[in-house]
Amino acid sequence: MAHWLFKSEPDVFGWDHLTALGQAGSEWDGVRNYQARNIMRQMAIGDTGFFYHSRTGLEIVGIVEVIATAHPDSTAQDGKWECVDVRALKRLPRPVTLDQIKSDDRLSDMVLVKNSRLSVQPVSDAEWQIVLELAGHSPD
DNA sequence: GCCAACGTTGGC
DNA sequence: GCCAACGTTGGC
Repeated sequence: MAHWLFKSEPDVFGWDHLTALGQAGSEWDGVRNYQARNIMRQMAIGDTGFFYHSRTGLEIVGIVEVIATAHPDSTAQDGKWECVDVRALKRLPRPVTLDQIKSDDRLSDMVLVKNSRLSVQPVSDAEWQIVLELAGHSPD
């Protein structure tokens, strides 16, 4: 199962917004970047991803689960843009800050560090485990 | 709020 | 098809 990272500004759509929607989750709509769209097309149901607060917060706050594969974005006029659906799975015991990620040599290749503008990103298995470890997340 | 980095657009 | 101009994102 693959891992991803979703970025959102908490003022616009934060972790609390997503948790409020419960099991039904939400479309990850509004993405207007081809690279991000192509990444979403690779996602499978059951994949998990980090939820990152950009601009204010600057930290990974929770884990989301992909509950629908890529489909047309309902907020786009033409059929050009697509999105997946996600639901909140679990809040991290401790948020993992961008500073922590940047200062950890093992995470120097994370897209979050290398291409901070990309709003949907792949996360490697190794990166996933390291971030969970930093978050104090106990394996279940 | 500033601005660097990046992506997109459009004139040539 | 190049590249300057423009718009947007997101860290600072």
